[in-house]
Amino acid sequence: MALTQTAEYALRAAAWLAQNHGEAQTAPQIATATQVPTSYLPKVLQPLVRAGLLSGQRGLGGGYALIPDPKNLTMLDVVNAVDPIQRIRQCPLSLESHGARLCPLHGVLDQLLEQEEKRLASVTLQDLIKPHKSHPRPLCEVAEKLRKEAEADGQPVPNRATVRKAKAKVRKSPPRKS
Amino acid sequence: MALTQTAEYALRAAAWLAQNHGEAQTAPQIATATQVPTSYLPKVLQPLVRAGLLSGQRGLGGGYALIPDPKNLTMLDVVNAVDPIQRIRQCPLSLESHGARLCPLHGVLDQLLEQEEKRLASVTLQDLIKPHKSHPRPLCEVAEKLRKEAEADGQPVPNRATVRKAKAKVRKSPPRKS
DNA sequence: GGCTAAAAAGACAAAGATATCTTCTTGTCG
DNA sequence: CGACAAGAAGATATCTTTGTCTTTTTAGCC
Repeated sequence: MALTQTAEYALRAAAWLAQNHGEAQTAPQIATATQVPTSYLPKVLQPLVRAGLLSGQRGLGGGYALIPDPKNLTMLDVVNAVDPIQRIRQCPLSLESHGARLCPLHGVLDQLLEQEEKRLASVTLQDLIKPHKSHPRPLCEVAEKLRKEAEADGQPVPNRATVRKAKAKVRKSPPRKS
Repeated sequence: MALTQTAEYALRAAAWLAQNHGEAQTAPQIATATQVPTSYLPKVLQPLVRAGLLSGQRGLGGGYALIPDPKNLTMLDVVNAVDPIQRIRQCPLSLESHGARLCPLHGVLDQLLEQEEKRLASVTLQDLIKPHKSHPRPLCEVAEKLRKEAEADGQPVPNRATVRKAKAKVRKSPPRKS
């Protein structure tokens, strides 16, 4: 796998928050929409908060919100916050490589990391949520579906003003184990 | 990390065997040269044997040897044998994605895998061991140094004809733990 | 046939990633 | 101030990867 599970969770959550830019979303809301384990999500988002990409507001009406403009936030920023890409700087076999030269094998491996870095840096969150002609849906259709259900379930675009009236329903049936 | 530890070990061993193409190398020899844990190496090489990339010859004078010509063997072949690259075929969030379309996020993630695949497929083991003008050493210098030491230690280019006379010395001092 | 050298196979241990749960802290409201 | 809703933090559980060790099988040699 190119990225860790945690990094993918972080990207999903970040994309979701970018779609709802400005509105604070609670952990259960994000977890439901992005299909990330509810109890694991805070662990995933914590590094993003520390990196200044998200605000984590406690208390009633709190939640997570994206801080930068999605246009200026790249996938690489998100990935590096949770799970930094470690370039290969010297050959793992030689403790004292003369100069910065890598052997051919590790040269290629490092090039893989480099091109991964470049690609991730070239895609902004805006790119991820902008509907494309051949990719008509912002995140994945299930996320959309769940959002629709959540809305129909009594939360017409939850914002901090209306959250406290409806959140009792969010505590729903216990999670099905896999 | 782009590749797993096991995949890197496999690549090191494969590169080493490509350098000594034709000669069977025992697990301890390969492990020493490539700095792979001796007791773990058989686990790494086993899938390569099953995939037909290596021969694993038992008994006196046995060892591992590369089967294909290094010119025709790519890094991708080695990686796929131990740790196949799993392309993203459908969005992990949607159990039933209509068509093969991925959402933008997983589209990008799959592109990462694709470019990794392509790059790995474009480099042969021959490329790895061919001395390049800016990368003067075949594998890593430590590997070379260790080989020199091993030779001075009583094994002038071990091949299956001479192994049995000198192997008593191979059982040397216990490994230093990291 | 018996000895020895090597890989193969499997049991097991350690470490890290992933996931859950409980408790603590912080903020909003009444 | 007190109740409650949220994130923060830490302890713990589970699973996968990595690594070690022992036993078995196979092959060559005497």
